[in-house]
Amino acid sequence: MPEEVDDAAEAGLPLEAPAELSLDILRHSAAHLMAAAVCELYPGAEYDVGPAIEDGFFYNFRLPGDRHLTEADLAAIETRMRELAARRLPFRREVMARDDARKLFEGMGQSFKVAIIDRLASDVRSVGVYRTGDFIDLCRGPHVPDSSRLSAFRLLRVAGVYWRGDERNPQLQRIYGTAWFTQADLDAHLERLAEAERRDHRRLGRELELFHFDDTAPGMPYWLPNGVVVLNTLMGFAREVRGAHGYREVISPIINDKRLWEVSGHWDHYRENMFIIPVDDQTVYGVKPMNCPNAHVIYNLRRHSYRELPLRYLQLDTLHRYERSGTLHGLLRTRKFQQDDSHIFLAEEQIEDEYERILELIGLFYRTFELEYSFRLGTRPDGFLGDVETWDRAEAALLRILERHAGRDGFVVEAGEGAFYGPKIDILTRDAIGRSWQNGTVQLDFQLPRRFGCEYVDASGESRTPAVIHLAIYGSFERFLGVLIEHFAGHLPLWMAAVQVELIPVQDDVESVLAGIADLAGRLREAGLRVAVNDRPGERMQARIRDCELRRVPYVVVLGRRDVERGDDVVTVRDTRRGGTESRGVADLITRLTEEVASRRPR
RNA sequence: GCCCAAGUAGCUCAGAGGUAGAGCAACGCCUUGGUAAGGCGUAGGUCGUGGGUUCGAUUCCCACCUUGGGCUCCA
Repeated sequence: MPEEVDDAAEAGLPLEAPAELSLDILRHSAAHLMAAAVCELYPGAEYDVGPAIEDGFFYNFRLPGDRHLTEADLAAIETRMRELAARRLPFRREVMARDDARKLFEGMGQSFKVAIIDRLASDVRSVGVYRTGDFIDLCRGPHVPDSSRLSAFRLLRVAGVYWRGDERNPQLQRIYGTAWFTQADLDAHLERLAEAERRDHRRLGRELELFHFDDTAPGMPYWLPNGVVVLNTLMGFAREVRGAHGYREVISPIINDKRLWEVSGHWDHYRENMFIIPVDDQTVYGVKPMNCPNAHVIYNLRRHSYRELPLRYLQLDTLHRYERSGTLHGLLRTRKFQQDDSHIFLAEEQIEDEYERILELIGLFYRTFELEYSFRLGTRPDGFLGDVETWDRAEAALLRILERHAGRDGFVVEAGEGAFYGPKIDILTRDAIGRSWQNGTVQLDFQLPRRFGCEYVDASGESRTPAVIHLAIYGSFERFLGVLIEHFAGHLPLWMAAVQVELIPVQDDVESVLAGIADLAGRLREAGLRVAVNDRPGERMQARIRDCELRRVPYVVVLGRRDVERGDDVVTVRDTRRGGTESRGVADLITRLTEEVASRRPR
């Protein structure tokens, strides 16, 4: 979602309009037009900032007299916008002396604009102002020549936003809209939004009976039988590959005495995000929000030699975090989740090599799903622990590795976004409507091993403190599955599908057909495939096929009297992902499906 | 947590100050059908929860819970 707007980009000397009109210019102008409409409909409205964003634009407002907009108001605003657009109002550019502009906006009661001017650097002597009819905005432009260029737009929603993006500030209201060059482009965009809604993992989760959220457990999914199969295949994949790469699984308690969280620092830094359980007058337990402290407990069970390092633990345990209520979002933001989490204890000189191996692994897991992903390097934040030299060394190493693996365009650096104990690399994917979600994360940590007093004996017999890498590749299984469901629009890869093949008898009262179905089911199951028979009485074959399609069963085999009588062991297979049917010998079918499962082909 | 909206049958939704309706799903009967919905019928709701106003509330008001869109947050 949009970054908060930098005031400096909004104010200053006007920019020259490029020869070509861009969508950004169009959308920025649409934002002005919307603000003009709002100011006409709600005299005394104050306007804040209104930039173009990906796919559209927004503008922030404060209406007089504590009035609040609702989505029902959008239609009237849009209508007024169309009236203004039809008047061919020119977007007139002016350069004003800074003080004159300040007086102008102060006189209009536009306190946000005055605040923006006051925050400009002291050497800014003049600013750009645009007029559209009676509407005046502090703005560098550029803009469309006149309002008649604006026709293909739609206002979408209203949201509350904190002024300047700071939750200590009062809330304004933001209207989001979208604008395009042509009506056809707008229609296509609206159709994409509709398709995204059809792909929404919350809808598919209900329709495919994968998971459920109950009012008594907000943010904590129930996994239904189909969902458990999918979840388990994903976890099984993680266990198998991680095991082959030297990770050893451990399981630790879900709740620990708060003394553990005091050692780890969570009690001081993370308590407001933890579920806390008072047990008696002296004892308080905390439900674990992360696996790392218990990994350190396990590490410390005995002395370690440098020869054992890197020591890799895999931890799939259930975690709970008390996320703020407004942030929950289906599987993509939960309060209960499990991660393919791991903690790697290693010597500092091993870090770079280990990161190489980790980035290889990440590629392996994400390529399996043909999922697009990108990296984000978070560097030293304010209030970091440790010394600058160690941080610099670690960041330089991560940067080198990322450039080698992802290329210069394959990642972004976000300064100050590292964890307080070390820099981190996050793996980002997108949901159906393009929202970016953090999945995996690789965090380098020099602090926690120190807090827990972890040691190893180096080659010269000295005790040293290991570093730790926190690594989750999927991140939370819940979130990753949510992204996968949307990515595949519910058509999960065959190896993950709850039901892989469903069998439908053409005649369900013919003994030989039913025997044929039972025999086929047996042979498919013997090959290790998950098979269901759809023989609900009273349903016609076509209805059963439709039922399979809606439940996203990858392969559907229809078997009837003609097949049985032909006796050639050939069946007709419907491929619901590619569409269409084809005839195949049963032996051939089994080979193909087991091969598709074994290779974990995504489609 | 904050702003806006929503919560009516398993699902999608309509409705209205006089205690509710449709389609699909479910169930029953008929239909035995060759690749995305066969027909008829039956049953199903304390209208999110708790208060208040009213002769009467599911409808109006208040609080709370949950959900959706955003904001903030995401260690």
